[in-house]
Amino acid sequence: MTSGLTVGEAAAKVGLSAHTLRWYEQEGLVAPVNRDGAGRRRYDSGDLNWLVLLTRLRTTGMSVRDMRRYAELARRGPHTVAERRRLFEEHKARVLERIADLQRDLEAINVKIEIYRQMEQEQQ
Amino acid sequence: MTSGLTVGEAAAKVGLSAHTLRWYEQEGLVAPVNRDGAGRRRYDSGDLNWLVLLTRLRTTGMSVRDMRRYAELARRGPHTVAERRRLFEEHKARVLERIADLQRDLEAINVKIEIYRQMEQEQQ
DNA sequence: GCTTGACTTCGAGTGCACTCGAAGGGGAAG
DNA sequence: CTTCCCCTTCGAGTGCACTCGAAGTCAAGC
Repeated sequence: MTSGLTVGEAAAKVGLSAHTLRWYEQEGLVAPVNRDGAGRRRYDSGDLNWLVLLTRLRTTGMSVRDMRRYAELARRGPHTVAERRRLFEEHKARVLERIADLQRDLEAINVKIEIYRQMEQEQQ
Repeated sequence: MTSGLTVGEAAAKVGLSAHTLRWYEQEGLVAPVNRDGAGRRRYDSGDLNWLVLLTRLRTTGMSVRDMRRYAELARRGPHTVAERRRLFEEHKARVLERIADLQRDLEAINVKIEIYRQMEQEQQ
C-alpha cells in the first residue's frame, strides 16, 4: 500500500527528467520528498502540484535562484505568505511586460511578412 | 563628410555592445559594414534598421543560428523573399504560441496571488 | 603629444540550467 | 536469476549567447 509515484513516474508526469527532479530537490527548489521503506522517493499529489507550479514559473522565465527563494519562503511557513504574494506580483509584472514586448515585436514581424508578400506579388 | 555612426555610437543606439556588434558581423548576422578612409566601420541607417530588426528577432526568441540563416537569405537577393517570408511566418507562429503559453501560465500565477491574498485576510 | 576610440585575431571566461556518466549498491517483479 | 528501476556522490560536459581581455596597431581631436 505504498502510495505515490516514483521519480521516473513523476518525471514523466511533469515533463522533467528524473535527474532534474533529484537536482531540483538538491538545489532546494523542492522540499525533501517522502521515501518508501526502501528509501525511494514517493511523490504525492502535493509534490506533483508543487512541481507543476515550478514548471509554470520556469516557463514564464523565473530563474532557479528566484524559485529557490520562493521555495524557502514556502517552507518557512504561513507567516511568509505576504512575501510570497509580493514575489508573485513582481513576477507577474515581468511576465506582463514580456507579453507586451512580444506583442510589440510581433507587429514588426507582421509588417515584414506583409512587405515580403507584396514583393512576391510584384515578382510575378 | 564621412557619414554614418561608429561602432560605439551604433552600439549605444541599438542597445548592444561594440564587441557584440563586431561579433554579429563576424558571425554573419550582419553583412560587412562599410568602412571610412581609416578602415573604421560606419553604420548607415540601413545597417541600423537591420540591427533593430535583429534585436526584435532576438527578443522574440529567435536563435542566432536562425538569424544567420535569415541574414544569408537576405544577402542572396530578392529571389529568396518567399523563403524569408516562410521563415518569418514560422517564427511568428512560435511567438504566438509563446504568448499563449505565457498567458496561460499567468492565469495560474493570478490564482496563486488570489489565494495568498485570502490567506493574508484570514491571518488578521 | 596625449588621450580616446577605433582596428585585428584569438582564446578563454561567464552564467544559466541542466544533463550525463561513472561507480557502486539495494530491492522488487517476472 | 536476471532485469529494471531506484539510491548515492561527484565531477565533468553541453549549448547558448555573449563577454572579456590581451596584444599590438592606427588615426583623429584637443
